[in-house]
Amino acid sequence: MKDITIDYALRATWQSVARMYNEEAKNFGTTMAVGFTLLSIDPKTGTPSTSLGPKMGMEATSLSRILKSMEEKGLITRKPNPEDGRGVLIYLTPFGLEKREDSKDVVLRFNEVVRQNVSEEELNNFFKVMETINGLISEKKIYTRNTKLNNNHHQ
Amino acid sequence: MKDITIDYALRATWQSVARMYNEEAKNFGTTMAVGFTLLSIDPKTGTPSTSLGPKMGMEATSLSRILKSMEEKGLITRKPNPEDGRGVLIYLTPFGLEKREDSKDVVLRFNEVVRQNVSEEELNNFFKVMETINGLISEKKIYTRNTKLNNNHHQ
DNA sequence: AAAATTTATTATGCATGCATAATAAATTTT
DNA sequence: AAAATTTATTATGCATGCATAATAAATTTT
Repeated sequence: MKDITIDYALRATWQSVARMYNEEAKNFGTTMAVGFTLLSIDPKTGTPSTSLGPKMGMEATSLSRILKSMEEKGLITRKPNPEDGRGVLIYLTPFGLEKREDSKDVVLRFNEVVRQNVSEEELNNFFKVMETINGLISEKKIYTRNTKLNNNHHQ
Repeated sequence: MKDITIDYALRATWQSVARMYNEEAKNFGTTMAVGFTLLSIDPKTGTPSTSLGPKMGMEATSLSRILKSMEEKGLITRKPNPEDGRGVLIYLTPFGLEKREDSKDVVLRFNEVVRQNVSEEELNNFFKVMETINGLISEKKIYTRNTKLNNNHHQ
């Protein structure tokens, strides 16, 4: 269909979504990453921060920084986890809850509009291809061999 | 197929590809962004830097920073464009050409392996869905309405 | 139970994308 | 042709993702 690579199409599409999400989030004073984090926090109970990383596909170290700035902005509070002296529980403030709702609207709208413009079959296939790509990468099907070959030259 | 949103799947997949590309690039001392830039530079003639942004889907301002660091690392040289006193022509150094080849290998391998694991029909459909998403965003089908509604509340 | 290991968190540095502001060189208007 | 506008570039600041290193608290080994 196109003369572009798979990685390019993925990148361009994701960046276009990210740009849109960030523009939207700016309207209510947050960012895309903050929105995703808010959506991963349970609005009712304390959320262990350990659960956020896996849920969001982010490293704990990246999250730590975002949580810090979210706390400074009054979106969340962090309390020690009584069940684990190393851990932290995250709570939404009322302000955070409000922004969570705003963020949710944007995500729901995006997903809704895309679903209106793509058949269910196409969408299932779309998910399937992404799963295939993820699988190939996590099973090292793509780069291990390449890495081995190259490493000998360079180290 | 999954209980995840379209944006989440896209993000997770792109990030997984990006992580893999960055790991690969690290093996030969570059990064994914540097590799993409190298691949967008014509290895034979001077490439006007204006042409890179659109080709890579990046803002000129983002590119400027990458080009600067690439020049410092000896991957490229920047010369004034004789045809436009504002502009710059980018040339690959021999070192840059070498890294361009390395980068090309990684991209080719990724695309090849994915194509081996996905039918042509699935791939075409995959591209089509991404085009649809891009189209919806660039035509403001997703956020304009939302923005209008929300802006009244906030400003 | 003491020692070794693992896990959760934070701080920092680097890379990179965006936005904004500044500057200089085209280009278009008047 | 002079003035106004647009375009290409760069510098900076902010956000965010990763990696690495440090620290403290579990957990597992011995």
